Amino acid sequence: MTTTPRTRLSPERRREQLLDLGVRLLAHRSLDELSIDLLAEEAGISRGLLYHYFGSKQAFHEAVVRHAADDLIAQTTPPTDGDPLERLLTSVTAYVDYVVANHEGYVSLVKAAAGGNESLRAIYEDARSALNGRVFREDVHGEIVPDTPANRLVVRGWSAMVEELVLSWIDDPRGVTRADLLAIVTGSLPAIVGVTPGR
Amino acid sequence: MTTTPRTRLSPERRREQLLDLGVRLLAHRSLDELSIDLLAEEAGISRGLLYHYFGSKQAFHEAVVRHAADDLIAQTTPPTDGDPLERLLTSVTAYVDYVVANHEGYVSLVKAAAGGNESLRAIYEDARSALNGRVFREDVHGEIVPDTPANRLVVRGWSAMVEELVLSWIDDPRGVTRADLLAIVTGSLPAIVGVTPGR
DNA sequence: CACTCTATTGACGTCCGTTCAATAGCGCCA
DNA sequence: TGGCGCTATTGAACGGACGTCAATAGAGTG
Repeated sequence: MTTTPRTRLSPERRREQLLDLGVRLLAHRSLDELSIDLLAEEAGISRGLLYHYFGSKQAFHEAVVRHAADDLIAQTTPPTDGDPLERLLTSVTAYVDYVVANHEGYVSLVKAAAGGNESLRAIYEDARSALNGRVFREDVHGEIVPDTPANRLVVRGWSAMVEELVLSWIDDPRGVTRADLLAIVTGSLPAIVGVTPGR
Repeated sequence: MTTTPRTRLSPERRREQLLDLGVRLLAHRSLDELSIDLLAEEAGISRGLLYHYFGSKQAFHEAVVRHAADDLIAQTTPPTDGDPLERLLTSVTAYVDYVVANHEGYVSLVKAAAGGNESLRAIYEDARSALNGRVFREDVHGEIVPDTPANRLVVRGWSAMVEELVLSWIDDPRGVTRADLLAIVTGSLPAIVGVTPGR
């Protein structure tokens, strides 16, 4: 119990510190399993300061999730040159590597999505729309996935699968190499589109 | 505010009533958004009675989720006759129809899974293992999906996709018929297995 | 009709999220 | 260098919700 004297940071740094800590703490606990006391102690601040910055526990969680979502989207932007398929593959590879590298942040994002609030789900939904939209945006001429209602649905399903694949693989990679995983992830999209009833 | 006089039920009936109510209430709220007060009032009982039956709010949630999971598994058991592929298709179709019919129950199961406790996730994990296991169990000779580590992973991913497809389709079925959905769901498994690196 | 068994209650204690007036770092100016 | 002011930070006090337990009252039985 090191009682560090009050340290005064700039609002930006403090906010950043609290968000990063939140991402870490919310990766393996749910929101109501995380007490403000623990969070405050872990950050070396008082309970009150958290409310000064975020207003409520709920709002803090939203800020944490948005933080993680923005980071994910920023770090997986597709390259601007190359042919459509190639750009998509690069982006998907970046996604896989991001999830592997930022496991905790990604898990806290996903946990918030399914388990939480309406507004939390909205944040996740926006993030995933951005990711899914790339498939159609990068593939303007419909070479890989023609833009139909059925394929919109398929891409949603495919991205859910990719998420599950990566998280499961991280959890237990036995018998499957990173290359195998990437082959499954990238190969499955055209494969599924191939069996989807067209218009 | 109808103040009904105290009604005395058999423990089985009371338990059943509370679980059914819990499934309904937990479909659209998370656990900490559901107060014991609301639950008790909705059920027409006192707060204390809930603790008599389940011991804690957490334990109540677990019972609700287990209730939903058992129901799902029971109502989608594959038939015992027919060839492997046919039995699987029947089971998957039953799964889709079950989710459509018991939307609330299924949502409260899924929400609990990603958002919740370790033990909640374990319950969901068991349920899904049971479902996924059918693919290999019903397909003993590996006609559809040979039992390899990569394919174990693929089936996990596929079932996550199926879940997302069905829930998204229920949310917005425009432009996709039930037959389309079933075609995507059933066709995608062999398609993905086809692009998966073998052993 | 009384009696017993047990399902059910409701008041109480405690913990935790939230508020707000008071406090004290840190840069700035003389 | 030293004091001053701005504002980041605190901690005690409040309220509401979870959880406990001895008391109560339905429902079947003799």
